[in-house]
Amino acid sequence: MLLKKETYSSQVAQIIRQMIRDGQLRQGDPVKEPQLAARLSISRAPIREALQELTYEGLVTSEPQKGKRVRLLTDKDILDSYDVGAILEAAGVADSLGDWSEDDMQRLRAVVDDMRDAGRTATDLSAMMQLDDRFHATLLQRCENVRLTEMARLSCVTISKVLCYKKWLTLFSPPGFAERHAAIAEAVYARDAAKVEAMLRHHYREIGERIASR
Amino acid sequence: MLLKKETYSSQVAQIIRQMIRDGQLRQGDPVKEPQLAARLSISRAPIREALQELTYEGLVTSEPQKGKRVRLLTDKDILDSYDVGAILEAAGVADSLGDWSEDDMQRLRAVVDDMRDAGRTATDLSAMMQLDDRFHATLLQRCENVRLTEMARLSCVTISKVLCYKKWLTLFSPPGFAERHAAIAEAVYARDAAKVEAMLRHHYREIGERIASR
DNA sequence: TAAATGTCTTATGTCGACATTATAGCATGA
DNA sequence: TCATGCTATAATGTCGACATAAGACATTTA
Repeated sequence: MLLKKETYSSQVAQIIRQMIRDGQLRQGDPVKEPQLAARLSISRAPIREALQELTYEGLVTSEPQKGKRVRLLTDKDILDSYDVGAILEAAGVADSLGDWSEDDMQRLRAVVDDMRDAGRTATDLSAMMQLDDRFHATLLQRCENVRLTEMARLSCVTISKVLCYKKWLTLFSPPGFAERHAAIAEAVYARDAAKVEAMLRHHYREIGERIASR
Repeated sequence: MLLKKETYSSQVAQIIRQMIRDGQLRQGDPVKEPQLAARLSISRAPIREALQELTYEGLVTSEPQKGKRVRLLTDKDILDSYDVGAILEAAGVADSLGDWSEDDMQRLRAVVDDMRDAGRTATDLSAMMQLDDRFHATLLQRCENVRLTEMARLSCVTISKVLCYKKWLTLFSPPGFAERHAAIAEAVYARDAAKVEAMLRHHYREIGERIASR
């Protein structure tokens, strides 16, 4: 077993992400190093590194000599980010769909089944979040371009599911969420690359617009 | 006039980029904070921040407790990065080509003309580098998705033109370089989005393969 | 001889402190 | 009343120092 040595910085970054997700830190709020340092009883150095990490992730904005704030997303930011995510994911799936085995298809079916199950019992989308991750990861299971996968995630998932966590939870009814993904899966089963691309682009656009408009 | 207050960190990042470009730091070389700090006569703090910035840019790799190294690109890294850049740029142009005015076309013609001029006199591609930037920026002049533009750059330009600077200079003969771009421009003048997309994908693929294979 | 152990050196991660810069509140003057 | 400038406060950017961990080398052991 490979045990990972976690540095303070990365732990702090995780803590701040959590604080943003559950609303302790809200969009536009200033993030002050001394405060966090006192709260966690550590020095400012690891805090600074964590904030820099979050800045490059797009969760935090930084202005030299003026400090850092939780990123304030404009509607355009949201739409643009989802468009980029959609472009990359759609291209990645379309390019690799030819390599899918029957097993690969089966894995996707399993995710969709789990989504439908969750759709029947859940009251909001919180249970759907990891299923959604699994769904999109499964779509890219045959995509060998790791960089594409990373950048697709970075572009929209990271931002939206942290900064807009609460909005995200109310995007769709749970059954509606499951059905939207099932529809995309159908196009995959049919190995219709063009249709998958179009549906993914539409899917992300719909989510982007719904998140932007609240 | 808006004067920028540059912090040490960003200046250091720029210096290190330069050191990588001109070969003072080579792929795989360890980058040691104390050395740089002594060389620049400053403390380690700004150096660390600069290295973190470069890490997120993809120029440097970091392993906790073991230090940082200039990123060692595999052939696959290069190909993948160029693919992502191509996907984004191609989509960005294709989506915005409908909005191009005659002025926009004229701007592209000007770049191509300058490239041809440079192609006649230059002995290597060093003079082409900024023309290349201008060309691709012009292709995206009507793309309103800023994030797409940023990520396209981040994905391949930053990496290849710093880490593989010297290889890049010998990719093509200067006239050949100009003509390749002129050919893409022709498809733009014709407003043939599909063809522009295909040509850009091919263009980036060709560059990726050439850089990877040396 | 090769493997294992111990020692020494260097670099990293973290700390506390300082100077500089931005911000808010108040005072001053038109 | 509003604009301007000053003051006080607090946060940032940078510094030098230290403990710990990694890597190199020498030493022991089998």
